[in-house]
Amino acid sequence: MKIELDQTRKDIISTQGHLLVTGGPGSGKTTIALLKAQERCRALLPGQEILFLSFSRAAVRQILVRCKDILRPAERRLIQVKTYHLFCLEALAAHGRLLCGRQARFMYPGDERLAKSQFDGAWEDERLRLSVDEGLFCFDLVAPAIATLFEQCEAVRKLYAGKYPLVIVDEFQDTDDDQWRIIQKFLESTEVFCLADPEQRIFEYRENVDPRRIEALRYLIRPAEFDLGGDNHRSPTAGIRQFADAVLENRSPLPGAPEVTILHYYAKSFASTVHAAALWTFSKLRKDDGIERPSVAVLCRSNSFVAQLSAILAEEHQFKNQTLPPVEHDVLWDADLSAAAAQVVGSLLEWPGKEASRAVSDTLRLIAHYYRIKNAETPSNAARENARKFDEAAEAIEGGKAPKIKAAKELAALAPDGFAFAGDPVDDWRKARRVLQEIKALNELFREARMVRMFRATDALGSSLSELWLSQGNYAGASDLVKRILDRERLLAADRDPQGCVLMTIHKAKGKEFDGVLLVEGAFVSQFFDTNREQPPYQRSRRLLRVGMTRARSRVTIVRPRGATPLVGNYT
DNA sequence: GTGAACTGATTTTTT
DNA sequence: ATCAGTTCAC
Repeated sequence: MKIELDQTRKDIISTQGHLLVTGGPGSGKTTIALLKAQERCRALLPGQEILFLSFSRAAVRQILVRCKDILRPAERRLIQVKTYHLFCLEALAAHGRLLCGRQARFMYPGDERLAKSQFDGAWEDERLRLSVDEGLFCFDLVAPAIATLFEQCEAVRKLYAGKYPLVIVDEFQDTDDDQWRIIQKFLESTEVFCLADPEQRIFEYRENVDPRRIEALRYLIRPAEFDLGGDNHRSPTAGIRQFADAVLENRSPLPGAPEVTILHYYAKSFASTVHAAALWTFSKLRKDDGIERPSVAVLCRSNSFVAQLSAILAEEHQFKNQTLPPVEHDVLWDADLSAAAAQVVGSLLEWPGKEASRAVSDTLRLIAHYYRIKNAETPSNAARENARKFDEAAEAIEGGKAPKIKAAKELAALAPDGFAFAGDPVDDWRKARRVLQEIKALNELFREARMVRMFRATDALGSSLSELWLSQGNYAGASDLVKRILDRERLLAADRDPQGCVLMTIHKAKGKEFDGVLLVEGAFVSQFFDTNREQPPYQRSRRLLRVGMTRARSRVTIVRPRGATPLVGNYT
């Protein structure tokens, strides 16, 4: 691909030494970084490569797609595009012995949650002990370990600097403290190219992400600095970008942009309005923008609201005398709790074929496990007490005694009759799940378990359950199966190309792009402006909204409650 | 251990 | 508006 370069870009490519390139969404930061890499490729010695670090697997995938457009295969082979996490994981696997005297091993987040839920004591201290004493590193201790290695071992640092004469750092404004420690060491010994958009800082609420990171870089090394500014290669009309920037800067009046539509709903018609807006966005993209199979992201601020939106799109609605059919969609969703609740459903599927008291106690143990996971995520007395009570109930059943708690008694009362499953995994799943609905104390698990459909694992789950049934005539092993499938599906979902309709938080959408974006605001939850924690003009919220809107290549639809805080205005 | 009444939140992540 | 956690009387 031949690209015409302006003077700024020519200067970026010819400038030696550390670089800081800033620019908004779609300004071509990735492109110029790859062109720089291409130029630098020519001077590489045998064995040397260029390292391109980004945050998420989704972002890495986008960069690799761009590589294909811009670089020749021989050049692509010389550029390593990785997440920070993978880079650090590999480095620690290679050099962990230097830190802890043995081959490093890793504990992934799912396993860590499990270990934490079972550990009685200060988990923070325990995981440190595990890394030092046993060479077992929890996921977010990997980057700090590499930072320490780079800081304390000059030889290793030099080896890496020699291997990678150019390191490209994506989304520099959101680097956390550990990543910054690593970058600082690279700055000492190799050439570093930082890409940043200060107005895309959306992670500074995290205590290890410093809002002044870019300042720190300027202060530390005075990099040659270039601003790609408002050039927009993504949206030819640039209307979306202008609208988003007006919201960012709270500039009224908002510029009229044909690509941006705002709808307001009455509380009563929330579901049908969202549903209609999604269908309408698709149809506009097809008809007006000529995109045959458009991708649309439905975005909001909170995970719980994502769950609500998914439930809405999965149902039929009436809108202005029309029947809206369900919208097929995918959901990016961290649902450890849902997975734990789904395991309980799986254990109910296992009842036929198990001895009755064993069946009940296994289910009670998994309910206790659900509450331990819950307590590990957000500690509360209620969750801790529930875990204890359900464990006690399981013990009682195992000892042939009556459990104390009502929920366990109700569950045990179902055992003599058991369930008559027929081998249709979807029906049988519903039937087992209904037990959680009918026992009042387990309603919470029912609601969580209902979310598994959102993984789109129903297909994977359904077919695996079917296999179980066909080979054994029952669902023995279902609860373990549920866990395995849900874990796997979650990882796959993050890697999949966005197709059709995808629901996620705005934070998760960062670094991704879609043909259309539907931004949804709730009346009481998931509000656009955080009026509790922020002062007008709600600058952080505005940055987040801009990130959300600029994920769209062609069209943005915004759905807000009537009477919501205006997108721009004087709030005093 | 249960249920009614009360209180407070209602956001955000990487593999 | 709604839900979840805590507190307290039974």
